[in-house]
Amino acid sequence: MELVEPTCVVDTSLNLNVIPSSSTELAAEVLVQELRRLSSENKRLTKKLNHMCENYVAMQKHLSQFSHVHFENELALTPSPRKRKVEDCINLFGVPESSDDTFKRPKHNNNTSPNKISKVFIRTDASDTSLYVKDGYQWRKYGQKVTRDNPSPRAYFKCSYAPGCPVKKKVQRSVEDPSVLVTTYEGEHNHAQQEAEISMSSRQSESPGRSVAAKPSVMNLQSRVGGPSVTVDLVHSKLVENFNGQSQKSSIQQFIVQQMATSLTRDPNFTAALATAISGKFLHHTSTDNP
DNA sequence: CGTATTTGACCCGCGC
DNA sequence: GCGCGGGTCAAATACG
Repeated sequence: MELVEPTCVVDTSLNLNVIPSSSTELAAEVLVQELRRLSSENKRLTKKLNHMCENYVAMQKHLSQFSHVHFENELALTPSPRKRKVEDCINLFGVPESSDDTFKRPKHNNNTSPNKISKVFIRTDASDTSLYVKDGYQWRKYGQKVTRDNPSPRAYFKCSYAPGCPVKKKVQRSVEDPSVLVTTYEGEHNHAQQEAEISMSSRQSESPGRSVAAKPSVMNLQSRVGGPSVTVDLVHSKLVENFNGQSQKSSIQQFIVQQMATSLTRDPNFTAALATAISGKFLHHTSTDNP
């Protein structure tokens, strides 16, 4: 599937510096030409955006179909009705579809934050038995348990960066593929991501005896755009596996950029701000030319 | 000595 | 009401 045209170079700049200050007629003519050029660029962009949207919808459809088949198989392998209930709460994007109160036990319920649950599949070295996943946050392990339907233990972590951060995560190897770590995140961080993966690695190299984290190919596919948040949450097992190649990683980056661009262009506030900025520059330019 | 991890015990929801 | 099983606690332990 084609995600992006690599040779897609679009000049969206408004060249206001070409306006000669000597002749207003010439200036008007140049402006008209410039506006025509922008208009045609706008049409091209609209076309490309439509194309991208079509690709996105098609991809989502594929994922949806695959997800359906995947969970059908998983449910067949997990006879526990309790487990089934949990899995039913997680759709293909790892976001709860319905009220997730059934998942979270109300034991220490702090109803301060909604329990956003997302599931991330991470491929690691199968020989590596560690359940540590570097995802840019600092976690404190508070428990480990062997569950009934999976011979590999499940590790429980709490976010230890911010004292009041309610986020927890569970890490367990997939019963089908032991090289895949299944990480389930609960809740949302009430702080910024504390460190990038690179700095995380260097930090751990300072204390080599502790927390020897696995080096998985973490696919953090959740991105947000300020204002009305736009989430691109594409986490899914096979998708992550398929994106493990280097060239495919760049495809993800391109795709995320596309998503952000689409979200921005769809946002009326953004377009309004852009128009204001352009007109502001224009007015500023003409005012400096004609004092 | 301080901090993080381990691990057995306990709690509690859910199904029967 | 009872037992199962997942989730959490906290004392013990390990490590720098």
